[in-house]
Amino acid sequence: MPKVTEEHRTARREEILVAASRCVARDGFHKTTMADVIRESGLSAGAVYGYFKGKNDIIRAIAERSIGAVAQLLADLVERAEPVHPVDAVEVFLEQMTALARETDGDMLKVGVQAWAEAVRDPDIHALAKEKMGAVRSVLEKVVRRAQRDGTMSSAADPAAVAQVLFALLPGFVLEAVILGDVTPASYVSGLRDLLS
Amino acid sequence: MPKVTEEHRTARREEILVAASRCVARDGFHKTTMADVIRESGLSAGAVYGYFKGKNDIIRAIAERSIGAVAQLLADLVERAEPVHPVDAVEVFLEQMTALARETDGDMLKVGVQAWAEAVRDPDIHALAKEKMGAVRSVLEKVVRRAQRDGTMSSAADPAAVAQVLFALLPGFVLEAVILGDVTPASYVSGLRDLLS
Amino acid sequence: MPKVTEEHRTARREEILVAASRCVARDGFHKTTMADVIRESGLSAGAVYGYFKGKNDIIRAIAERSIGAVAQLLADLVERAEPVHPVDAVEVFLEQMTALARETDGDMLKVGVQAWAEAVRDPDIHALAKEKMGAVRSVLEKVVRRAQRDGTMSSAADPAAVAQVLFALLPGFVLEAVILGDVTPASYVSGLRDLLS
Amino acid sequence: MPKVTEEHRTARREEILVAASRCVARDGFHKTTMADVIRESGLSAGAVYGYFKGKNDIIRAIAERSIGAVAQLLADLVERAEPVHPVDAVEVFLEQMTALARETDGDMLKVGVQAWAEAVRDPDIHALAKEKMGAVRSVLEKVVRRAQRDGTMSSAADPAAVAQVLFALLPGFVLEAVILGDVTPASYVSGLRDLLS
DNA sequence: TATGAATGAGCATTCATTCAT
DNA sequence: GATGAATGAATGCTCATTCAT
Repeated sequence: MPKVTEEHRTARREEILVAASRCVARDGFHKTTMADVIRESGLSAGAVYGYFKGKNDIIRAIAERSIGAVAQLLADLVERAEPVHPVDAVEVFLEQMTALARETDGDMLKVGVQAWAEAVRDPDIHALAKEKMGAVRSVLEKVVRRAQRDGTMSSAADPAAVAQVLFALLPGFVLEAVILGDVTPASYVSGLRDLLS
Repeated sequence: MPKVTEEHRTARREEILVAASRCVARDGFHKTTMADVIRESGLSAGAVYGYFKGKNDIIRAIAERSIGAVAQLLADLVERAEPVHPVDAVEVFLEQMTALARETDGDMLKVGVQAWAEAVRDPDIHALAKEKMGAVRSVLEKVVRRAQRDGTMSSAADPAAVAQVLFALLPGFVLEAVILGDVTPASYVSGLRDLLS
Repeated sequence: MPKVTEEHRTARREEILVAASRCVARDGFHKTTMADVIRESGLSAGAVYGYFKGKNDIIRAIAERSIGAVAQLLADLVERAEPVHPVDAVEVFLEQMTALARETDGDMLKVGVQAWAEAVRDPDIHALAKEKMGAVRSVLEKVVRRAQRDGTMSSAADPAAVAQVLFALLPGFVLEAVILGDVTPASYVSGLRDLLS
Repeated sequence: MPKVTEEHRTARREEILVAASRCVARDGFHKTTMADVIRESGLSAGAVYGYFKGKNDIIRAIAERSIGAVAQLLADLVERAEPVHPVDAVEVFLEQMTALARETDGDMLKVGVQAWAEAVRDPDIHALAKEKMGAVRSVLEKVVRRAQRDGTMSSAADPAAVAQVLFALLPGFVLEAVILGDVTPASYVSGLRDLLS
């Protein structure tokens, strides 16, 4: 098979990452073997290694996808609308994230938790996570500042500190969803509103 | 063997777990090898296997310690005092957890994140985590109900939903502390208070 | 396909062998991969396999070229002139071999050593090497006999035994040149003459 | 099995090297697989890796043994006696080397040729070979100087150049023995004497 | 005809666990 | 009991070769 388009190549990489993500959601990064990824992707060993330098490369790419997806989601969110209140931002975000999770049978959230664990021990992934999470948090900080200008939040509040809490609500939700399994954006946001009232 | 031996046995198990936890904080559960644990504990392979059935047994025990520590902390907390408001409960809790983390050079938090990841893929650890986290959350729910009785919280609030949010603040803090590294109980609680005001 | 194609085919084979020889000089036969040969030759995998049945075929061809070059050299040598003494034959030969080596950046000698190693373990190459080296040695034996007839060597000498020694001087020189790097035909032949005097 | 003596460890390493040398004599360094070495040594994979860091470590050790053995042989030789003439030194040396080869079913010579090939492509082994061969050659140079003092060799000869030739006789003999198979120290030395007379 | 992506058997190496001493 | 050398299945990865386009 001669000359394959760049698009085809990207599509194949994506296929492999999706297959590998299924494995990671099920078994975690280090209990997923390359044989698992190969089987799940339906390709041969050599083919997979033609698209990725090795297992670490795949782990890196999945962690990036997983952590980056959330950042992308929030960035889009902020572009689109002008939420009245930071809590609304959290709400819309949770709904989007939940929708994204449903598309992947909940795998995305599970992979996310694995990515956090990897970020704790792998310096490169730690740097990546720090950057992406920092970006999300600074977006939330901007939302807070805007709300203060709008008068929907007290101007006495420290935007950075509030953003720390707002940000924490996101991984907190994910963990609760994945481990306890009984949280929904609706219940969660309603609890948040109750708490704030 | 007399009872001294039993105490000795427990102490040795603890030593091994502490050594293994250092490894896990550094490398994660599955990149930590038994050779690492053996080296770090200063014992022989045979000795370690005399105290634990195998690597899984050690992983189980560390995950349990890590997740259980938090539950224990909150249980103690509730026994001792009658916080005026759920946010105070969160505050006291974060301080205690931070103190505990400091004692272990921050390892406890890192191991905690690894334990979450393990809870996602190992049914036994998942069950354990579900139980412990559920217990913590139901304690928070009781705190909410108490606050409602005290009149410090609106009785219109759904205690279960509020507890979901309060609980989420804990792992959210841990993750932010471990990855972003710039949160303290003080900044975090002040942000929370700002948000609620 | 017309005859031009046949010449073209031979030229292409030659190109591939030259490229592969560079690889072999650098990495040896078995650390040279087909990917190396393909890259170095600038052709595609399919093209290379159009000219050679496989890697073994290329190894065979290179070993043959390498061992055969020496044989060819000596054959030419004997045709041309009537050396006064076997030592002169050795001298002229070393000079020619050195010149040939220079043309290929010293690769030819390095490939030669690899070919010896291959002749030790591969029966086909062993047979080839035995034949070629045997031919060279028998040429040297003829040179000795001629010298005896000329009176420049004692007729008491055993031509076969003397040829063994004369022949040994050739690979001995190559090895010294490749490993120790400080021998020249001039120094070597002068040493030989000193020894004989 | 606790505590094993250093001698036992050395003996095991030696066993593995002997087994691996048999493989290398048969298949060369890079066609010898670790599975071959493991099978031939009768140990398990883990055991072999307990004595050597990896395949490269084994290759290194075998190459060193093989090249060093010759150096050792000559060093012993020079200590013992005062040969009348450099040719006698070569003779005694060849006999010793042949005896050593016989002890290993001819493997030692074959491994030697493989080691030369490795010295051409591996910088570490090249350095090792250069050192050992240089040592042997300088011993031969001393023998020449001694012969000049004794009057058995012309003082006009350049000892370094003569040593180059004397040294070359050794690998030359080995290659002829291994490839052509019809040389003996006796025939070879008789040819040398004929040539010199 | 030429291409180069795909194949998959084979390789070096690791590591949880055992058990003879 | 304590030791640590030995085990061997499992793992990540390579590479000679093929064949659809």
